[in-house]
Amino acid sequence: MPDPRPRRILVTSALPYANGHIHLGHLVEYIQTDIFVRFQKLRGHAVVYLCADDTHGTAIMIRARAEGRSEQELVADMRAAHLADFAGFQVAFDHYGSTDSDANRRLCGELWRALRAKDLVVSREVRQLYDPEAGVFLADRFVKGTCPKCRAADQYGDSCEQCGATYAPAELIDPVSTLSGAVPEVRSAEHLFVTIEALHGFLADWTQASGALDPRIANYLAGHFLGEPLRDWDVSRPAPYFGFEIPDAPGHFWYVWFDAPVGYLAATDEWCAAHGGRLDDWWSRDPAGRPAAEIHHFIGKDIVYFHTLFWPAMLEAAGLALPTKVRVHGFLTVNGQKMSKSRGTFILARTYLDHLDPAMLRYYYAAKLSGGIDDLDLNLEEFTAKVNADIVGKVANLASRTARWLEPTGLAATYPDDGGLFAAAAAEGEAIAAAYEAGDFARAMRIVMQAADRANAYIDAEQPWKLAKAGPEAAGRLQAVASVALNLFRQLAVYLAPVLPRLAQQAGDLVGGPIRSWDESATPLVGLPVAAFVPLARRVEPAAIEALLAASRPAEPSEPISKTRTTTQGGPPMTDTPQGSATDPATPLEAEPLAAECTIDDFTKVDLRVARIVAAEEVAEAKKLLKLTVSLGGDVRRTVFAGIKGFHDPATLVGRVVVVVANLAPRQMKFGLSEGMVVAASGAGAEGVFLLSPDSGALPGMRLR
RNA sequence: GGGCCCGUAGCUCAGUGGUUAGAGCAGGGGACUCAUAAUCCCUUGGUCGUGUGUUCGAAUCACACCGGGCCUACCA
Repeated sequence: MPDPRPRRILVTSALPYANGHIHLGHLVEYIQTDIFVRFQKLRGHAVVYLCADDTHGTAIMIRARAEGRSEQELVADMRAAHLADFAGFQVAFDHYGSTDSDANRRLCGELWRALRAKDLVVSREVRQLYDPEAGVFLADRFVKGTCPKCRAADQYGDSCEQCGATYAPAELIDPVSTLSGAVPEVRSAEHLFVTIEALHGFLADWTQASGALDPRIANYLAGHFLGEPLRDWDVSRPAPYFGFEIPDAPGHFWYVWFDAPVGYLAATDEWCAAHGGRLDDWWSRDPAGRPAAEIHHFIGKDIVYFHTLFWPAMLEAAGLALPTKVRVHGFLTVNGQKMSKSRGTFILARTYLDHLDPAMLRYYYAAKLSGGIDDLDLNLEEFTAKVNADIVGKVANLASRTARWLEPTGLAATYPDDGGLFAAAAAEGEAIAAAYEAGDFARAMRIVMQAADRANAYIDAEQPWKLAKAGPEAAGRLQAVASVALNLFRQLAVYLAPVLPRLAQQAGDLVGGPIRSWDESATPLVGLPVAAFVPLARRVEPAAIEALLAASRPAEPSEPISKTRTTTQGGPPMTDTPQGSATDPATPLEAEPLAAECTIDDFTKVDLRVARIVAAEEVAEAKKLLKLTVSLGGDVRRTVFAGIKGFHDPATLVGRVVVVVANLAPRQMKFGLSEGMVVAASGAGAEGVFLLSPDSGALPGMRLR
């Protein structure tokens, strides 16, 4: 049963900065939030999902200047790109605003007046480096110079990457502005500060006792900030600055981190203007402090203090509602490492969409998100295996293997005896819902996949394909079995609808119409027509992953290719029309199209060597593996497990000269560590695994190039 | 240097005091052929990082150590 009374829930994701495109790291947050929102809507609650572009600040100003156009033009372009990326991943905001909006300017003013009224604003001189040519004050990262500690050259203004020292930009030796190359000078300017220490008691109380924060976050704040007086928060920047000028302080602008969270309010205000209601319906609180609605902020762990100290302080000063929950997630790693452009793992949303189905990433993230602040690893091998097994093999397969039998007849008129399968999965609905509510999507996915396993086992036990061949007398039984299967499929589609909206829609198209409510998981459908089956999700092919990584690597400058081209001069004449080529079957190439283009540098990373097999033995327990020992010359030996059992006799392999990938990362296999890979050909058109051998005379250790 | 998190089967993880520690993937054997090399059944595999303690009883609690990660380092 759903919650008895609809809740009013306002949900936000952090505002993406207008200085860059959305990548897979960003998407952890937006997909996570979108799943939560779709879940709450499916449960019948009144939910508004808001976000906006974060547009202000020095970085935008500088970039616009460099591109020779206005900040507004830059921001508008990036907004269009962001919206397209989000739409591609089915992240469905109810409203997407901008911090550079009238509403935001007005609301910043209102919060500012509240801070002034409570006497929480003070003015102070700040000494900072200034670029006299560009005419701007310089943030630390816009200054470079020589480290005062270790004398390393070309270090940023805040810390040295060589020796790890931290210092003030003014301490740099020979500082240079990265904007103009000019020598910066120290100037002092007036800044405005919010004295949040005045709200120390409130913040200590709210962070520790309100239940809005994970205890780990609360503990972190208590240890790092609340144990001592809170420093004043610098909220203004002197002109020139791209942002809002502070009304009662001409020449001063609100710092980007002041107006960014106000963007949540502005987005709400704009949504209300379009859909009815008032800002107070969502952000006010009654005299007893009870908020008008729930407010859930989803953020990354890098911006915790803005959302748990400054933002609540601003809301408190303005008498607005405080966040119900601040849900913090970790960062994304790819294959266990930070996203890296050179490895091709710095993957933009757009690039992903060019190669793969967004539903697969949504599901993978859901299966990995458990509500904690730990980092989330996108392991591409696991990604491929998991989404193919779960979405294609288990869930979609339920419909794929049974729907066509119901196309002529539709669902059975009464729900057949299924041995309690549907009821069992229905009974798990509340446990799944509780997991979604807690942000433990991984648990929800586990429960759903167990139900999918039971459904597939049911089909195997009932053997509907035999009923289909058994003739008219088995038609009723066939309809019953298929009706059970399709109902179990649709039930799963309801549970998965927050994660896989497209699958849910396709399930509705197939049978029963659009899925509108969580309740639909509780009652099987009967007597309805079943549409012609269309495939629901395509498998992820490893080649597509490779292409994605290749497309994500920075374009290499097209350099010394000329060198390789000249090699043809001294070689044998090129056979422009190789004889007999027309007689080779096209099957292998058609079955496995060429991988994405790679550069010579990519190829060079793979170190192929000639090697001699010095030992080969059966691995008794293995189906496909032989254990080989190869010599790379001298006394360099490698153990390699090769998947060639059944195609090669170990005895005849010993002594053969082959080609191995010599710098492949060692792989722990069940029977031992494999330290390389023997190169062999295989493919469609012919059974077998064909080892490669060099011309005679090649010595172990020689490199292939 | 300080703080926090993690360490359970080859891999990813579930399990937070109570009977012989579980799942998925990978591996092995078999079945099936409806389905996108999908599915089903059976099966191999773990001194639960190490040690000491608390307890009738510890993967689970405490302490120490080892290993990995994240955040900080009197700037936010």
